[in-house]
Amino acid sequence: MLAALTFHYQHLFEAELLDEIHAIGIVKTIPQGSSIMEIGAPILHMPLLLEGALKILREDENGEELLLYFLERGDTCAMTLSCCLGNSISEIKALAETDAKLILIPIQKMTEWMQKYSSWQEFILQSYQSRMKEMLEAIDTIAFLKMDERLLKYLQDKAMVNQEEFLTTTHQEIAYELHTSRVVISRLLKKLENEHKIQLHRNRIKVIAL
DNA sequence: ACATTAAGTGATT
DNA sequence: AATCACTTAATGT
Repeated sequence: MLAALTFHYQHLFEAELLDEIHAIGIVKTIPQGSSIMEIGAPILHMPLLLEGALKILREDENGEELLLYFLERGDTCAMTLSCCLGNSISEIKALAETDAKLILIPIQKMTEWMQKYSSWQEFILQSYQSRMKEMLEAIDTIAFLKMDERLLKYLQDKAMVNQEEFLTTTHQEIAYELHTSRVVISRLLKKLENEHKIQLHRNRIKVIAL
């Protein structure tokens, strides 16, 4: 595990900090599809993503989802960052998009390391900035893009984080994540297929327009 | 062969 | 873009 940690983070953190992370962090392997964080759950740890991808979702009172963005290797969660500045309850839901490997760091260490290591402070601030940017992008997508454009972007993002042109999913699942109905997704997918941007199969979509 | 689940489609709002 | 109602296709038992 130290190898993976060093490999992905050595250019960011000084050696002593890596040692501390190694000593304190808990490595966790998450199978695809399982939940990492639920809305309302207290945040006790800060995750550093070593391998795989997570998807971050918002949920309404009826349990209906809306995908915000994907996280990849080297990313951390903005929610955890903001929780240190006050409330410690999660406002979002995180699921493993692929099998993933995380290092969990107790949140007390976050503030401690902020003062101790400049590389940590830098990392936190930069993470915050890039999450904020991603959040704005998500808002733009939802507010300004039509459903067909949103769908294509979704397929491309999903293909990217999975590093796989074949997506194994159903129209119903996509509809759920984009917060629309299955019929709409089926129609738009059909349209994209006619435009030769994708190929449709049962439980499987090939993304051509990467 | 039958049941179940995924996907396609016309019509209506 | 959503919903209904229905059809067709694929897959599991």
